[in-house]
Amino acid sequence: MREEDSNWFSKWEEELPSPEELMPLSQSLITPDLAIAFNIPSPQQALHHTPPHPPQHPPQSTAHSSQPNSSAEFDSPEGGGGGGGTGSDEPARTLKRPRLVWTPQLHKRFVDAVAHLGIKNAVPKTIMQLMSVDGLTRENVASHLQKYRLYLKRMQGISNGGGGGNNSPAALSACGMDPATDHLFASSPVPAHFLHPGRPNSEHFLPFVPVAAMQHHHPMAVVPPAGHHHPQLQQQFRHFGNSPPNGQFEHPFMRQSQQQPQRTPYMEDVELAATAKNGRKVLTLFPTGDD
DNA sequence: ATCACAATAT
DNA sequence: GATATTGTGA
Repeated sequence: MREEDSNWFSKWEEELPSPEELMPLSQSLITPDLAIAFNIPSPQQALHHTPPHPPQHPPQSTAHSSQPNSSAEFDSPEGGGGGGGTGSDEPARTLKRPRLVWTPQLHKRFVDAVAHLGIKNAVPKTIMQLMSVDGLTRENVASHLQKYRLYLKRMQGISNGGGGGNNSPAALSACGMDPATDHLFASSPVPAHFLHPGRPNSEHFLPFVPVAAMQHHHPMAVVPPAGHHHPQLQQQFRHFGNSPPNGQFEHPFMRQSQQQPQRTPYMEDVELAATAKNGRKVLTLFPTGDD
């Protein structure tokens, strides 16, 4: 099996998209524990924060210029206040994180990660690591991945139906791709059609995509309108039409220290908004760059 | 231990 | 309705 290793290695080098494509993959999310502990208020909507006991000073402004490194030392949110029944300053472990909101941007990062990993290596853990989104858990990715796969299956099911009889239950119910069933997924261009991993044989059209005249390929995330603080861009695109099916490829990837929960060390200008909805808090992440 | 998938819960 | 959680089997 050693030989195979060298094999994929050479391929790996050649097929690598470019450092720039991989580099910008780094996003930071406020440590959810911190978010909860501080009950981050939205800059626009002052939600009433009704914690059992607000022991900390109320957060005045957004958690800016903060360095919530991987270490968060806060007593558990539960409890009875003060006492710490657990007896130790165990970092919020069994904390209930707010629901993660998959914004189109976040989903895009997800798709990018999956695309670059290849279907074979696109497993929750790896995806999560590649995404480098602080606070993102394996469960988050797994759940999303599960849904995303269903979406892909539907897409493949209908585009392939040529054979005359579509007996697949998926194909039957997938006859319409306009329903709002997949508005999120449709908002993100599927790079290379993630085909099945066990079929490296597909004569497809050129993987060439006529690059539009407008394409900014800067490795550095450009800060959009520096000065305007109106981060509320929870827009819903009604964009249909997918990229044409392209060839498929896969890249084995390097391995990272598995024992080190290495989260992104850098903290970018990330806007975080917590919205209280019927007691349901959601975490929204706003990336500082738009592709 | 991790993944995948279905079913169910919030 | 979108995510989270849980259960089961590989």
